[in-house]
Amino acid sequence: MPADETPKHRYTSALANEIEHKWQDRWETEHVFWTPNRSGLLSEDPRGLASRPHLYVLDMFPYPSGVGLHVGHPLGYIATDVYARFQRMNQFNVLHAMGYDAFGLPAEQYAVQTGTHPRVTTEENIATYKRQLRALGVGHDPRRGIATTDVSYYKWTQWIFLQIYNSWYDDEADRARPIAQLVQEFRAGRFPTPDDIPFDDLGPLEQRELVDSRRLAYVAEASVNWCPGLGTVLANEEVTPEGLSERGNFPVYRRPLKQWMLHITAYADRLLDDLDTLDWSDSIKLIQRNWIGRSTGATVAFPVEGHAGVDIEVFTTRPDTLFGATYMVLAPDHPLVEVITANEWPGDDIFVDWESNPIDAWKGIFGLTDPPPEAVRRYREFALAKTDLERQSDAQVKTGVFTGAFATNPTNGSSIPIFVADYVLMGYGTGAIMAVPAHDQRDFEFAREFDLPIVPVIRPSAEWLADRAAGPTDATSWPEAYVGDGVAQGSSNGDVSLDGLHVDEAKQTITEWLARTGIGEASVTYKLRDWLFSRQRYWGEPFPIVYDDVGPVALPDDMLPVVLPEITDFEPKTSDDPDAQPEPPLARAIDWVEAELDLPGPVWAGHGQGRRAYLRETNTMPQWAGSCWYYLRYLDPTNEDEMVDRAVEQEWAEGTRPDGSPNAGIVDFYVGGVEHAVLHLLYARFWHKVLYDLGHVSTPEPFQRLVNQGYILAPAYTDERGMYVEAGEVEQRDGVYVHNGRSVTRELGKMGKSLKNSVSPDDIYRDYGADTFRLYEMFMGPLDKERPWNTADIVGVHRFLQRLWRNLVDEETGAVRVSDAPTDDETRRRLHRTIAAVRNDMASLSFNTAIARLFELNNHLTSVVARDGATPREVAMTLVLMVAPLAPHIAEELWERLGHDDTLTYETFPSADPAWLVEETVEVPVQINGKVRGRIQLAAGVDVAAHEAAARGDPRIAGLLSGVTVVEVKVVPGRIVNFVTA
RNA sequence: GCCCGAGUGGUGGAAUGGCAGACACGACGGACUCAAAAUCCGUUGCUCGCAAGGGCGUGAGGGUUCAAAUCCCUCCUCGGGCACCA
Repeated sequence: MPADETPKHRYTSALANEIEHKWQDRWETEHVFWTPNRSGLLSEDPRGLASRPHLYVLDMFPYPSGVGLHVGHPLGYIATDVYARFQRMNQFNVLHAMGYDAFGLPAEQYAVQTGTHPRVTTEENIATYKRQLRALGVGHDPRRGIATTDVSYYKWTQWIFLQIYNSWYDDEADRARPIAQLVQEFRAGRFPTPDDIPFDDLGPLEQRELVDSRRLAYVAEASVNWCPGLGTVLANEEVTPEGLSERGNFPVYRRPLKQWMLHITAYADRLLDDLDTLDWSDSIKLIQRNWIGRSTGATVAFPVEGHAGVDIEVFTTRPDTLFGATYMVLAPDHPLVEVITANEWPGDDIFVDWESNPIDAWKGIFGLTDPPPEAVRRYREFALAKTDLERQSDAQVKTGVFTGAFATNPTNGSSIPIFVADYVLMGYGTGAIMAVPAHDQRDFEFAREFDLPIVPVIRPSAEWLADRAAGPTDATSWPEAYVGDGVAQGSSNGDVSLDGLHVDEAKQTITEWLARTGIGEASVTYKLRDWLFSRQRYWGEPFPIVYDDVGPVALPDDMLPVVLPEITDFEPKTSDDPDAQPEPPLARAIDWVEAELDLPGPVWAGHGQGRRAYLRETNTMPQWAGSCWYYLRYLDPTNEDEMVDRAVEQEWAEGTRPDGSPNAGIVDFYVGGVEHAVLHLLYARFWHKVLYDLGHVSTPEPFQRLVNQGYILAPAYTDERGMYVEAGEVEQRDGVYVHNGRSVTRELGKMGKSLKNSVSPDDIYRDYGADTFRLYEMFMGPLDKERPWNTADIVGVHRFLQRLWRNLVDEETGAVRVSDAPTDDETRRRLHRTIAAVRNDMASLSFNTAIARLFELNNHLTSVVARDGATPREVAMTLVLMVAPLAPHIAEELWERLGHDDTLTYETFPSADPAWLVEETVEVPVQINGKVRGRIQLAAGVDVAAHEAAARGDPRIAGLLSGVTVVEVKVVPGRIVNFVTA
């Protein structure tokens, strides 16, 4: 369009950009979004906000990755900003800030790619993000935006690690307690000591081992996820179901390695139970519940024949089927395998009562000549070499090998063979099972494969048996295991009988018997594993840990921070060799690693050895460490003496849930991606609970209300090789999509680098302005639903802002177009209906419908302006205030032009006058047999009889009802009249 | 395989037992213009009909109800989580 024909004061992208820069500058220089604390370092409070009720609105902070933001990222940031601005106008003191999760793989990988030190790239990337977020107009308190890589921040990350390290979990009190109190408990004799020697009489080494064994952070040799492609070990949560690293899709291998672990499993029950106190979606609670994977059952000890005192302990959820256990299985890496494996195969006399002799099948898959130790060794080698992926794809066929050993079923004394098989995992339960093939499908398949007896001890339902033409006691005819409910049978010995009991009663009875006899006890098992907490990467928080010749020693608080040394060779040692050894880059910083320190007592902490040489821990903490507590640091970001001032923490912790009960979480409203369901959201809850137990925070949970924003999807295109092509270069011709002259296939995918379908917000700011961009993202659909990006749709919301502007400002002169004439009743009624609806929608995060209501009002206003030449001042001001949270720059500009000096940030959001919400007349649809046949106009509030009379009085309805018998008339006043005819 | 969630015009979506399709995009028509853009006004679920008006319609089938996109059952498709978890 030729610029000279555009009215001078039209709301174009140029004007939008001018307005936006002006207000972004003013917000910054006037400290508009500085949120005061009631006390402490950030208590400067010129606007008197600190006395207001507090509201903490939080986004999951981003990894500043190099390529900058795409339009999918700000969705949540806009939503929280709209909500925060709305609640500021509802007289809340709102805390809203944005920091950077800058340690970890993404930042480091980008640094490696570009050959630049990660500190440099991280700083550049943060600057880019800050610029892009500022251009978005978000109202963050800039003083509170920490980066996890700031030394002043990670000093406290290290401090929290020490808090965890210097704690133990008191199962009786069901909370973590300081390690010094553990020593008191040892002295008081609460826990056993080696040979019952009093704690103080133990040697320093024994004291230390005893204490270290109960710490919440510990070093252990465990089967861990080793990812040579990344050169580091990973937590279970960072490995995909396919056995690949979540970052980079490299293969992951299970390897026994000595690593730092955090004892998150101590919190399994609380992490599970406290979900009930949180306002999170059911789906994300379910993901966490499944991940924690609580199972209740019993542990049972099976004595191994010929090995006095050796029991195999199993966990089962079905103790009611104990009498049906006909064999046992140990995981290939179970420590007892070597102990119990026989030297020779048993003689045939074992099988005299069997229909056939299955011993050859039991000797494994590598031939019949190996004696048991060799057969078992070869099978273990075979099984442990499998990747998770192979193990899963092989899951259909059960494999295993007999150990030559037998155990005794403690219920009935029968002798049952012990196998090694890879369908039993060392990492779950006790790593050993009792196998009940009649009532467990996996055991059933294994038993079929190895000709093992199948003994039904639960009577299947008649229907189940009939469907399978099977008998209740002869399981040889069954096509599958019976896993349903039923009545126990064949389950009695001289001491206890389950026969005739239903499954639930049988479980209870046998569990009591197990406890009474000391054979077993009720038990709970979790899928959740302890958190593997060390990484062999450079770009992370150093551990505040050194080693003496015995093991790890924690540094005292006053030696923090342990600053990450500057090294030039920061690249991780990566390879594709699964047997490569992890090599932490920090090990190359020899001068840093070797430290001479004087660590004052106590002895049980490994201290008190005088000045001597130590070696620093060269692993670093994982990505998630810094994100576990950043929301606490936002509260008091400049405090050099404490993680957070207690009084400040407490002022933000106040608040109640909608039902009046106190908040369980300190953050009132948290928005972020669902991909963190079992990563950040679980880890942060764990750390918070430790801090809560130790008295450092006053709420048991971090995040009260959580919303997972939906992904923004965008068309992505693949060529004939299936490779993604740059979406911005694809053209549509005659209904087909073409890239460089070749036709490509269109799909819809999550916006991002890998699908080459990113759209940069910078382009949208330039072409439409940030207000249009914000409005578009909020108008696309409900916050928690995924939605496709469509640049063409943006003009709709841009036109709205243009019309809004035109209704209030003369496009030719730039003068405000408001009148002081009274507002007509129709407009005022619409205005108050809009206020009521918008208020409601904003509070419930239905920003898309709130915007639709504003469209409607503005469209009406357009006709008012066409008629009267101006907008009534009352309507103009109210509309501007309602638009303000969504499109704050244009609202500020209009507010100023309407004669106000100060920002509208702290103005009061409009409230509807109930008097103007009452309709004088209502239109009520009239149905005959549920089909709408007419409409009647009624005075508001008239009774049922008046509805029916008016409906019968309608000529069209009267005509349709003549000669018809009406059997019933349903009237919902103001809503519907329905005539039911014979 | 198990467990969640979702399926509504050409498109994004609205309506959570009471008028299906608010609002927006697109499309079509009109006004303005030499013309185009921009802007403004109107039409727009499908279908039969000149019209008045009728029929159909919320993934499919069934059910509950005076009344169902909404509640219940079965199935299909898509998305997500878990997956030999004892």
